[in-house]
Amino acid sequence: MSDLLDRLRRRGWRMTAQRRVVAEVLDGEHVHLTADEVLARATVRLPEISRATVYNTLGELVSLGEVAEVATDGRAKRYDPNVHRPHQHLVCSNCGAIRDVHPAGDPLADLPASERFGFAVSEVEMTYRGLCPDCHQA
Amino acid sequence: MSDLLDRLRRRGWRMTAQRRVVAEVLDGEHVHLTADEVLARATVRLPEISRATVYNTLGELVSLGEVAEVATDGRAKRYDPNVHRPHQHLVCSNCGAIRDVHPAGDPLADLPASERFGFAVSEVEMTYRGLCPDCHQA
DNA sequence: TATTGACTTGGACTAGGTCCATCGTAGGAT
DNA sequence: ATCCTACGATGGACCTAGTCCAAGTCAATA
Repeated sequence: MSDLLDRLRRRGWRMTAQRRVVAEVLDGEHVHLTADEVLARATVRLPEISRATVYNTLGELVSLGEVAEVATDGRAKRYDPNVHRPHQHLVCSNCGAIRDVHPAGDPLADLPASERFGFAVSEVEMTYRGLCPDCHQA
Repeated sequence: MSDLLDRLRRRGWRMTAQRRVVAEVLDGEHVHLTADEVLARATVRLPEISRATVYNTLGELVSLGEVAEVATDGRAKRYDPNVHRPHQHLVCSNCGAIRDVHPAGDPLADLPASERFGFAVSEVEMTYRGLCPDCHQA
């Protein structure tokens, strides 16, 4: 039984067939799926599941801090279940492939107070861009 | 006469009333407008300008490297005319307001070769997130 | 000032996502 | 085991941001 489902149940999440399937899809593949890809995979196991439910469930998982939303560009948001190890992303400028990376240093500390303009800064998101090995050759 | 318009003309850009207005809107305000905001401001000066033209022109300015697209999250893209001074962005998690910031340090150097997975990494984009002074109070 | 090919237009179309009234059901109470 | 009911699911309408296209317009060159 999955850690994710256990954690959710312990937090009083009402367990339904739909929620289970969505959580299992995310937990199973450690890639970064779009909402539509999650829907497609969930539909295989539970054909009647609706798009609204997938969006609702993804939104709840994000609020609970169990998955992260990754907006790599103007395209569809992707959902990242690997939220318990803080990390950043490396995106191929050509094909859009994503890898998790762990840069050194503390970028939050690199932003002096004089550059914060009164904001309560709470996080930083870094996206490295470049060509992946496959696209680099062609 | 604006630097931006001069640069564009020198590069053989065909100058039309529509393109001039869009370029001037971007050049005039050093904030980060959405395409719809650009359209609204352009419409004041040139009421018949169409949405498609604004999108076309913004796209061309981006390809020419004269403005940058900033995709802060799932919302509308914003257009940043301040492309000649490298900088990162600070975004309000609540209202989407953006400020340019200049963090210390070299984030590219913080990504060791072992974390590059064979990618030819060429740039890094950092987005600081938090609440702006206005949203922080409410 | 005539020509012409690049530019503009507006309206239809698409992707991605949200909203809502109604129906179904998980899980506690009996 | 069954009943209740509040929480969750449904699907279809709706929305925003953006793209596409055929037809009309016009800036720049000759």
